[in-house]
Amino acid sequence: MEYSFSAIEPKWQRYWAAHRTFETATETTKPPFYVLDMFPYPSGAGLHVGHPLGYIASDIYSRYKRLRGFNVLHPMGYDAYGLPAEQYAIQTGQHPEITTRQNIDRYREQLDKIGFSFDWRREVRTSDPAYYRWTQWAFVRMFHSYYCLDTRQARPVAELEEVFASEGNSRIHAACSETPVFTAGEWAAMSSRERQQILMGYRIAYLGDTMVNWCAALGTVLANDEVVNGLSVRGGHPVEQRLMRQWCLRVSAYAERLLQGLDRLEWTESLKETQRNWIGLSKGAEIRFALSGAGAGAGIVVFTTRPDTIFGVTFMVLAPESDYAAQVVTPDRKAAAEAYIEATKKRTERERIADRQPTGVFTGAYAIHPLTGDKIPVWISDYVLAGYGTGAIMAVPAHDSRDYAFARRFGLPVVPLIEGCDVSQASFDAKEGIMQNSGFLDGLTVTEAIEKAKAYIEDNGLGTIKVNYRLRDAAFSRQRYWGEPFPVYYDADGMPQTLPEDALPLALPDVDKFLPTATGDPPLGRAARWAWDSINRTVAATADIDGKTIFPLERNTMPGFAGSSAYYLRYMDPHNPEALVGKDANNYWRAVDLYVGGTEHATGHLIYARFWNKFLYDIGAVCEDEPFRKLINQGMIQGRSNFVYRIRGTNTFVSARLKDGYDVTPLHVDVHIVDNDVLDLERFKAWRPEFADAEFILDDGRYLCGWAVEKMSKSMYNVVNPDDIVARYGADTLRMYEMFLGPLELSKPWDTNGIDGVHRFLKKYWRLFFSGNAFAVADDNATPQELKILHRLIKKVQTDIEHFSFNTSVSAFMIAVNELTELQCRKRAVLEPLTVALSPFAPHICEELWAHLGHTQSIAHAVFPDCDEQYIVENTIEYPVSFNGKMRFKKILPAGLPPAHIETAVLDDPQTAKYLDGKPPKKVIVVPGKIINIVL
RNA sequence: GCCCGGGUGGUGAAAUCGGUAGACACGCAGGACUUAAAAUCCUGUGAGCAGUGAUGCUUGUGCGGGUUCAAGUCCCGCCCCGGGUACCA
Repeated sequence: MEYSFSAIEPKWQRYWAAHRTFETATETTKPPFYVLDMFPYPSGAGLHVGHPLGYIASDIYSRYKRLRGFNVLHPMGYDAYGLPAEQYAIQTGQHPEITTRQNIDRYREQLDKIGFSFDWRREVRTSDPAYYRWTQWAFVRMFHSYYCLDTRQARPVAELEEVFASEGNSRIHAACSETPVFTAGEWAAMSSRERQQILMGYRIAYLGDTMVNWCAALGTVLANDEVVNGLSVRGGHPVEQRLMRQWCLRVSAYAERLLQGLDRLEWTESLKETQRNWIGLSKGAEIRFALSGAGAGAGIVVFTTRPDTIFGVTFMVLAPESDYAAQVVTPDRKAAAEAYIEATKKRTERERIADRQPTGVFTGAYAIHPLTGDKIPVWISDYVLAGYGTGAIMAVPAHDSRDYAFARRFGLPVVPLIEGCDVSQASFDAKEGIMQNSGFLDGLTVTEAIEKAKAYIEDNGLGTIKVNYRLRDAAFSRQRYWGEPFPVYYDADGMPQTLPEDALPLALPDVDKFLPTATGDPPLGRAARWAWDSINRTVAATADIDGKTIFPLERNTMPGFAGSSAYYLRYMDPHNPEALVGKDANNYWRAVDLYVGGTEHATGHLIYARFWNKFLYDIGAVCEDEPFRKLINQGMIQGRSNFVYRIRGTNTFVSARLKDGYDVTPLHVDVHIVDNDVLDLERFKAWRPEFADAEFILDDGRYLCGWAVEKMSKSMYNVVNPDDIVARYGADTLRMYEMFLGPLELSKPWDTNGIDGVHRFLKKYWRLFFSGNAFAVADDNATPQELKILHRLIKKVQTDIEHFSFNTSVSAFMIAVNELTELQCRKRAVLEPLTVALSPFAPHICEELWAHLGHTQSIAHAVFPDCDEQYIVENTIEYPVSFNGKMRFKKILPAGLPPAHIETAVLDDPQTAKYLDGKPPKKVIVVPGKIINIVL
């Protein structure tokens, strides 16, 4: 009987669905294990072979854990809000919801063909009101929370109001925007609007005038992780800095916890490092510089990580956007300074980065050096950022390359502070050497000087020790249609108010067009009477406001990361109408045990989700502080493009190895008409009308194509779709081949060339069960040799899966099946455990054979076989022999045997003889589990 | 610039603790079966040299040093590739 994957695979996929094989219940006596994939954005292009790589790995792991007795939660869903569906809607008028649903259906169809063990009953879609209700809910809670720096957690804003009323804000220690100090009396005297404005500065979800990344081409604001090199990640459009009133999340308040939490996670070092860089802890000091001739209050506070270099300060620099800039400029310099500030505003971030030539303008003001009393000129330059530190720096040109460039450009003095350093060509930035020209720091090393300078600054009231984080608050408004609406309206004072939680979800309204309004409002501005009646009724009922008043709703929508920041919690309890996740379900599953996904989310999703989760933890909504215990990054699968070489000006194509002799133009050719880099000439001629008369210069009778590794994309004709592979080889082959390609975390080009080997393996494995056409598995006892093959395999596969080393497991299966084929081993005692061990990798074929073996239940309910070490014991008598001739210290005896003493080793090997200095060893001790040890 | 990874045959890659480098697979070459093809199976396959041959010798994990009886693996100094990050003071 032939191995017919096309009959077997749909059959078992239907069986799993019909028998609810992979539906997971919460209440059970088994230990829980939560395996999660990063859910996909359902794009119109469908899945290509790269997408399922991580899903296959997590599926193998899930199925394995299930066989080892765990209750496994392995869900899947869709990150359904996103820009492409909206842009498609703008072009075609088709509602993004329709596009999204179609794409999801297509994804589902493709995923189902691969035979995943997802519990689809738990599916989550971020655009589903039943789900985004909880996204809106979290936002409402963030709005009503502030971050207390004493208890290091989010607390209700209501608590703040009480404190303000009783004692003002002077003793409040919170993460907040710049806020004036006020007393209880002053608070009482404030209008409701003024109070709301004060409170806004404390909220975790707050409306703030902040510098945002404005992308004119997309017509929206972008978060920092959505901008790379001054261009938008989506579409590559230029992005400029703009001051806008936007919803923001106070992610920066959590910087310290986000940093410290990393230590407890089983993530790759490189991913943790990426997050550490992004959070960007720097330890230093804030130092106050008084202004020459100005009033007592005036002064400039700078942040520096190098307080040891304070004696080398020869000027100061302010960021153009900084508040200092306007305050400090002297009247005679006002025009020049304003011109400069205007000019920098016009430049995009990209232009600023591209132009390394420093620019700047003198303010006319002088600061007083706090130690020497010298007058130091104060400049404005855009190399200083308003958003980091204090927006002002003390410039030490001798020991900072940026200050150095600026000093050289504007002829400012450079004072070297380290003995023997040469600053004639460049600054000396390294933190090494002995201090000089530095008063009380002279003679110290740089490291010592940093500490001493910090202590001096604190002791003498010149400033404070300070840690700074690079991590900034997240811009949370998008001027888009296809996203979660904010559950916010603006009251009679024009201040934002949240809808009551029981009024959620606030549904996304229909609009006539998906574009901004004529007045520049976001698309939601088109929803003329969007839900206003019902909303205002709710507001009236709860806030005792005249029901006829129309309050405007917030017209921005939330960004993509909003919906993906808590979806892993919803899977635990997907249909709960009372809570994002119920207490019981949350206490049972707790957190994601294994999260599989790409590194591209390191500074976006994986920061936001951790932030979001920590917030939910603070308000008692979830029981774990960190959402993802272990994280594996799968590599990207790139495309492998093929090229043909057309001789310029002709319709003649020359084979790759001969192309150097001609003047050729390489052209992408569809990888589907190329087999092992050999072009199918007839199909090539049929591919494009202009190639119908193509002529070829062949190499040894064949046309060899060139190849290159590129992104998988339509325009390169290198997209390989999993459906094609499944149709040709079956899902089991696809699954095993993707694992066989190499280590999971490595990026690699898709190359169909090797897939035959894996397919051959499955056929061989199938044939082990059959003699001719008859199923022929005997109940005879297995021989020691057969058991050795089996148990070695089990041990290998077990350790490999635990280490996510699936590629070597596939090899191990191949070796075992080859050996068993050689032995003609058709025994239940061997094939049954082998089938269970293989089932996570190739579930369909294993189910089929499992049924042939007489089982009536799915193999998913079987138990993964244990390795019995006794069958893989090496024969100890061979040891002295192996020692004779060649050195083999690394013969390891299995554990559980007594130590063996071998006194008769013959040492012919010259290298060993040298080591032993010509003398024979007194004895050779072989300790189980250890390397052979020689005693002289 | 800084911070992480990584560099092994024609190709994808193994080598879990410093112990026979290249498992397994692709490709290629030769062969069996077949009218033929597909499918399947067998043999060979890092490089170089010697030999009719079994085989033997030399060399070999980016480069240069070092430690060790023994180095792909450890140490020092380079080169190259990939990723992250960046006027972050």
